[in-house]
Amino acid sequence: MNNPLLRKLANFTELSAEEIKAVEDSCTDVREVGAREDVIAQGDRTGGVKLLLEGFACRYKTLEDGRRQIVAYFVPGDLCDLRVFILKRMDHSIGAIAPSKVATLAPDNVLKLMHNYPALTRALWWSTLVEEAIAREWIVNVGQRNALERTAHLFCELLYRFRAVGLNEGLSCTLPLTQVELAETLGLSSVHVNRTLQELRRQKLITLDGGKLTIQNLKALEELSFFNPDYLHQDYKADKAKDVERESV
Amino acid sequence: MNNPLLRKLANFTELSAEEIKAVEDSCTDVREVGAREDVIAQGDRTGGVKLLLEGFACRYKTLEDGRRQIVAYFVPGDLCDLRVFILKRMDHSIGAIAPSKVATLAPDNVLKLMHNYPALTRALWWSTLVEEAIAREWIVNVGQRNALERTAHLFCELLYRFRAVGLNEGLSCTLPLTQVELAETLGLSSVHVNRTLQELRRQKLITLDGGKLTIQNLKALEELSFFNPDYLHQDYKADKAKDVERESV
DNA sequence: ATCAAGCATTAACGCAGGTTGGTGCACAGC
DNA sequence: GCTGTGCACCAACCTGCGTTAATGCTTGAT
Repeated sequence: MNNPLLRKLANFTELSAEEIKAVEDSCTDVREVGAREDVIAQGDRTGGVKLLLEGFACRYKTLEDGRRQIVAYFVPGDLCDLRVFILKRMDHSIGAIAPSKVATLAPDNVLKLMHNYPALTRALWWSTLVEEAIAREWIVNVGQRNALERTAHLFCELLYRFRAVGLNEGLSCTLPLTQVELAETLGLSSVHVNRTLQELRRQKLITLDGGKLTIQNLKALEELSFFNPDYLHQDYKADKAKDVERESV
Repeated sequence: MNNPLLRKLANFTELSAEEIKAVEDSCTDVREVGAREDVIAQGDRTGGVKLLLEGFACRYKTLEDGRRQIVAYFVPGDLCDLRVFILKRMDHSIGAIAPSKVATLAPDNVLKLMHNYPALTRALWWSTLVEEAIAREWIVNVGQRNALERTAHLFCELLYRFRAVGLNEGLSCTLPLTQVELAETLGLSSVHVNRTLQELRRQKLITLDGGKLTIQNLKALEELSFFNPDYLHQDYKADKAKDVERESV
């Protein structure tokens, strides 16, 4: 099973061979997107549903005066909203951060999938619920946590999410973010992100260099940031893997 | 049509008499909830879908050290997540702010509705997409806007949302929030919310007293806060009403 | 080899907003 | 009538983070 969406859904439920094939067959229209290139821009008419197959991407909104806020990250396997085609226009943009591969699923195909495969539909719904839960946790993050907690919390989340699609290497993962992008994610200035990263490094909690994040002490990072993974709702099969990881630290 | 959910959905599409009846028939299990009382608590097993019929409520998350962040408001007509029953446990709480009436829709009823009435299903999907868009805008709000902009933006949003269910009186609406709750919503201290409200009053932009918000100058409030109502996706029928309102200011 | 662009880093300074610790008012309970 | 409680409001002080402006490193284009 090569498709990261299927790897992700497998955390929620077993899928039949037929369902797996149905998903794979839907991912035919694949496009390469360069780093820092938009996949969809704010104001565009909504088209099909996008699925990130490889790379790293984000949702972002831009204010009239130029301020930019990244409101979500996409890791491989993430769908950009199963039902966007209901709306007329995008109220935000989606952009690649690293060079990426994006599949576009036609609305009709999505509806057909959801009509024919109830178990698959439930799994897809689960993934959108998780996305929403992540958005809510980001509100908490920016609203309540200080710079250090905020940054730490984001790194914890990203590790868990990469792990859910098998894209971690132990406590490391590929994270091709600039400090400016981190700042736009965390609601901080890039200068302060720099200070904060240094503090996290000084405390031997993480390393972040050359697009690679390594968490040196996951437990401490989680405690520092009041990280509680419940909101990721990965507790179907991943729990065991997590415990194993943690013991090995 | 007495049901605020139906009033809200009417902004998106015309519903047939049969669909209207189907929704009304689903709202039988109605419960009164007192002010500051939880409807569902974090960690609870998920039950049916909740629909706010009257009052005012919120979603919130609490950190281990007691900090609380309100991550969404519910105005009458809002459903608390159509598909929660997919998940095992709530990762956040839902609490009434004012005395409220809440209907509980059994999962089976929801599925039946969505199976039998495609147009209604689209309308319900639309409403959940709007909820997600609001969550994203809240991330932008806490991440990028300063206290004054942030508070102004929230008030603009609330007016638009109350208006969509006919619960405004011109540019006024009932808003039974304490300054502490506003602070927990906006990621500010209650002291600073107080300062900010005074500044908004001084600039003759709003009044807020005795649980009633009045916007004295909507255009100025929108410009101050970079408010762009696109994300509410009300542009199906409400646009005209909005323009009329605005001219009458 | 040179130059420009993008990025991480640093230092100096300033301010928006937090914190602490009040006062006073309205209202409910006794 | 008291008393307690919740809330708006206020003042003094402090700090986390933003702003500005620079430096140097790396990479890629010419």
